[in-house]
Amino acid sequence: MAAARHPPSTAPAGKARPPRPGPGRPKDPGKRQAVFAAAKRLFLLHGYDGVSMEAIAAEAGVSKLTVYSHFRDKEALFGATIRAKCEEMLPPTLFQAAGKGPLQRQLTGIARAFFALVTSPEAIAMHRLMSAQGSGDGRLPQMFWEAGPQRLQQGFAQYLQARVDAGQLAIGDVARAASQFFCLLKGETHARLSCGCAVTLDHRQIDAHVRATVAMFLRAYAPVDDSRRRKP
Amino acid sequence: MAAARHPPSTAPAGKARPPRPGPGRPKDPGKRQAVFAAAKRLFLLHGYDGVSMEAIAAEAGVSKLTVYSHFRDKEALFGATIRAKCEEMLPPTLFQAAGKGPLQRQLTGIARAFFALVTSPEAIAMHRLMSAQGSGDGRLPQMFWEAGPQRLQQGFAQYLQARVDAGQLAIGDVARAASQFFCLLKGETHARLSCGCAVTLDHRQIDAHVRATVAMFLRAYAPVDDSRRRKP
DNA sequence: GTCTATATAGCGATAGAC
DNA sequence: GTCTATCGCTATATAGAC
Repeated sequence: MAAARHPPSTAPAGKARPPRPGPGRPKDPGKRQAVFAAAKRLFLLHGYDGVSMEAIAAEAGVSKLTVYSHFRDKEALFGATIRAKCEEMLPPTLFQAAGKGPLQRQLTGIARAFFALVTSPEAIAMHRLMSAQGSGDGRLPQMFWEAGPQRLQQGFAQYLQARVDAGQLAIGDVARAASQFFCLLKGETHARLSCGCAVTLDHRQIDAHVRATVAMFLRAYAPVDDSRRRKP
Repeated sequence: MAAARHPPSTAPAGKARPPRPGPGRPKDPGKRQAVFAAAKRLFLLHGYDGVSMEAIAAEAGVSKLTVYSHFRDKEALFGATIRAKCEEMLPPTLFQAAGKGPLQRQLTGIARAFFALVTSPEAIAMHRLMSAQGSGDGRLPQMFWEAGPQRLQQGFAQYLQARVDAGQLAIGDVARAASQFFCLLKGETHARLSCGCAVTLDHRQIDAHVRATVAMFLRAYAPVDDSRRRKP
């Protein structure tokens, strides 16, 4: 609503930029990256309409024309920003180290990490940014989804398939089960955060949510053989 | 930012009600409602920044000043629009007629209705609109959440509690179970739609999703007595 | 190649005429 | 009470100087 006022924030540590021209003359120095970093931060903070090219230039410490020299227009800069964010936000592999210990502990560890990831301010800002960009072109949201959530989900589906093959889980549709697990885990918290509702969870509440999610998943997909053997 | 000084949303019964609806000399004819309807449609379509007051006036068939005579400014009109949408979008009672038949059928019927509701273009537009409005004041998202999703969820929690009391379900935390059911049901489809990804589901896929959700829920929360009696 | 200054346009909100 | 015309402001994008 109100114009985004962001005075030069106090971040002197990250500005290791002495007047060293170096390879500056012939082409583009690191200014392009400065513009890029500024665009990432500001777009995630205030949305597409909430930030002006002048603000990006000021944040990057360059002039407006420099921004326009590196990126054709505002939309191009935005698209490049989103693509870069998609690639840098995804952790290398979340399910690699999770091959030992009891199954419940493995799932709990994965769930904890995933919940922390999707409820992080950065992820929420990203999600809201995609939601905000109305059905403009429609290619950017698809790209975001495939690079972010879908990739995570496929990785988890592979992990689940391995547990199924090992006889630790009884799942008919592994992809659906992975989707269910993630949707349960994001849960109400993610939905509220996406809408802009302030929600604060302490560690106890997060733990209860994670444990309830894993418990429901295991109750639904644990092999039935155990219960049969214990009954008679 | 501040709340509307005069709550004009719903027609007050005791307020000035001109019995002569002629060419509206004394006060406002139905033009206010025309502005309101135009605002609802355009805001849901293009978002807050995407629609101008002039566009709303043109859509309503009135002039800009008429809009300003009925609503103090753009934010007031937006807030009133959101509040009205919240009230009109919620169905009267979704779980009233669901008291007969097998439990699985009841849950399936509820799930089908709820899924159709939350994946409707109107609901998705509403969701995206709330997501788009950055952490401006933060009171509007909360109001939306309480009037929309939370109310639905509480109604479903009451329904679940009745089934628990009847011995048809074994649920420790009913509110959590309701939240889980809804999150499972919204599922990947709602998440993708919220991000702007185009996703098309035919009736077979919707049916499969609904049945999988109900099945998982029942596997997790069905009383164990039934399985004992039916298994051997 | 980069910065200062500017053109152009659109939006929100208002002053006066019918 | 409602419409036409307008002010003030901001943002995108560009033209010329170092």
